[in-house]
Amino acid sequence: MNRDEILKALSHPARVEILQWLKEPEQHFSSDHMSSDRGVCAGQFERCGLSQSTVSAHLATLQRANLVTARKVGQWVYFRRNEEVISAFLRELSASL
Amino acid sequence: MNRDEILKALSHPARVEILQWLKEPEQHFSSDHMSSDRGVCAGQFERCGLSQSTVSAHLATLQRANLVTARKVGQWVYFRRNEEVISAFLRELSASL
DNA sequence: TCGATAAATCGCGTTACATCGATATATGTA
DNA sequence: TACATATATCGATGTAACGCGATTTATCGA
Repeated sequence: MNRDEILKALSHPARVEILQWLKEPEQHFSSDHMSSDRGVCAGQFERCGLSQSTVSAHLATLQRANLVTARKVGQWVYFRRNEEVISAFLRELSASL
Repeated sequence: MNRDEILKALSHPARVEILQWLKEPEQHFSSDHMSSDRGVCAGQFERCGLSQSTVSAHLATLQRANLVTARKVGQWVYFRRNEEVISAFLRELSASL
């Protein structure tokens, strides 16, 4: 858990929005493009209004910060929140800030 | 309390460090340059290793995000944490992220 | 094998951020 | 009034982030 890298990852609203969508996938995505065990597939996040390549870069940033994990299934890549890291980060921030 | 602006303000380690120093001023500063009611005066934060003008810019960023308040006393400017905003932000983040 | 789809990567222009030294402004002091 | 100190602002510069379209890579299905 790298606090500084996570804070940088959270400094863009689109990335925060993606994490929030991933918190309740059933609420935001149709079952065609997500399943509660696999996660949500990458293309779905283009609904934030950004291009495919830009969204892919944001997802890579979230992944580098370990806020999400990716799993390739066939031609799709499914993303899930990394709840352990997220809650460790929130604990650390609440304690130290 | 503007979540996105606060997250951007926290995306630089020096600014986080300043907030942490301000959490326990007695621990980090001599009483000559701080008092628990007035706060800590600006020049003290140059101990992070950055120049006077850079530190001033970081303090301005923290102020814009309402994470700190500034009070001019004579030729000095004293900075204090804005605990209300900070705790509201932490609550919001823990709930929404 | 060939065309379609998903996603990552590349190349590029643009904008924002970080940093510094120099200067300006305000205040305190001799 | 003149000088010293504290801070903010300015101007310049380098670097990182953002965003896009185009391309590449991988996988699927016909």
